[in-house]
Amino acid sequence: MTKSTRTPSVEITPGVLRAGIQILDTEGPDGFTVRALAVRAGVAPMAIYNHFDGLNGVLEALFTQGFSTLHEAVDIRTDNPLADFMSAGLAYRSFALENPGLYTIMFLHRFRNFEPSPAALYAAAMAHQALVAHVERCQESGLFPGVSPNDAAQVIWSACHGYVSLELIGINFSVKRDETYAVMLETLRDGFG
Amino acid sequence: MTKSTRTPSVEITPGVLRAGIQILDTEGPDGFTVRALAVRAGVAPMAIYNHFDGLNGVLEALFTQGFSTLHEAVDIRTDNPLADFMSAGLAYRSFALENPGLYTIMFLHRFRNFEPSPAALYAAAMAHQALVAHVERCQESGLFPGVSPNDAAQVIWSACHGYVSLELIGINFSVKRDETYAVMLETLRDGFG
DNA sequence: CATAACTGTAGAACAATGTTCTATACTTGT
DNA sequence: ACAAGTATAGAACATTGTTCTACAGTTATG
Repeated sequence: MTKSTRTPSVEITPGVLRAGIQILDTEGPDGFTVRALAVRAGVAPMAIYNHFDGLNGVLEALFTQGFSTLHEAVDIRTDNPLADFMSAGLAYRSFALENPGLYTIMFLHRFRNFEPSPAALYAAAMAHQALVAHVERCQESGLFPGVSPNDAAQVIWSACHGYVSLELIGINFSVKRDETYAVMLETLRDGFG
Repeated sequence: MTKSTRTPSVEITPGVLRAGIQILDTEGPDGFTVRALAVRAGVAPMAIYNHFDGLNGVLEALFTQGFSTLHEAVDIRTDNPLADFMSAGLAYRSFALENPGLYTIMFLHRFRNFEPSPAALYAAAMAHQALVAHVERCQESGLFPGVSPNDAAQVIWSACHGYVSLELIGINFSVKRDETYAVMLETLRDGFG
């Protein structure tokens, strides 16, 4: 009686995605290869082509998953719009620091021959809309007058993304990083009036 | 009489660097290969190893050159500190959009096996110091009270980098990009008080 | 001018990569 | 029990970074 070495179909897709995240978290983009994915997921290299559209298919799936998770992370709603706005800013950074692998695919590395599909970019746009909604709710409470919600959301996203990306790639000259990030969010809040 | 096919030593280094920038500007990181560099610079592939420390050596040189150029671009000094601060913000974006190849190496792509050396990171720190100086000069004029110049510089850099990097990788939902960028700089200026 | 030291070039070679193909063997549904 | 579907192993190919070697053009020195 020999133990089967064959992975059931339904376990392959999630297993490969989990392996991809692990590899990116621990080894970075360099380790993200077909053979490494197969080894870590315990499947044959061919599985990457049978269950995804090659390496790009895996990247596409993780790209979309990343923006969905980010969307959920910043979609905070209590009865205090301004507090929610600040919480979303903090949640953005937490997502990035806790999911460096996904963040790498989403923003920090252009993989060979990979271009996110329109469907994947739609997931990114939805995450952006969550920020727009925060600004709109603040404006309904009389805050942030005179700025377009879309522009304000882009400004916030830019600042948050810029901060965490500089942090992740090792070009951040702040000593107390949590405090400097808080200063940034407060500066934006005050700057929007 | 056959025309010489040999490139004089002194022309090789600058030629390879120029070729590298051209490749990154037109084809992106995927096209940045030893053989492509050699073809475009009109030298032998071996030149990349004789004149640089392989592909990483070329990246290192371009990384450092990028931060030096960025440093010069934001190092603006008139008799109006606040205007200089705003000009530096605009100059940052101009640098990025005009030098997408260099910007890619500096911030947008983790090349295989490439880690910038301490000397290269020093060039990055010097560029950061130029921003710190802007904030300090504003504070000498009574502006931006109550914020650490280092923190303020990190906040500004984060916002500017975040904005242009989202722009360069195609995840920017602003319609009038120049105007939104201006709104961001004004928001930071006002937010710092 | 002649000769030696240096240096750029061409081309082969190697391991690792993404990708495709084929034959085999396991699983599942009827 | 049997047929259809699917996961696997392994070979194969082009391209990549890198190293090595033999050769030829350039430059410095006598």
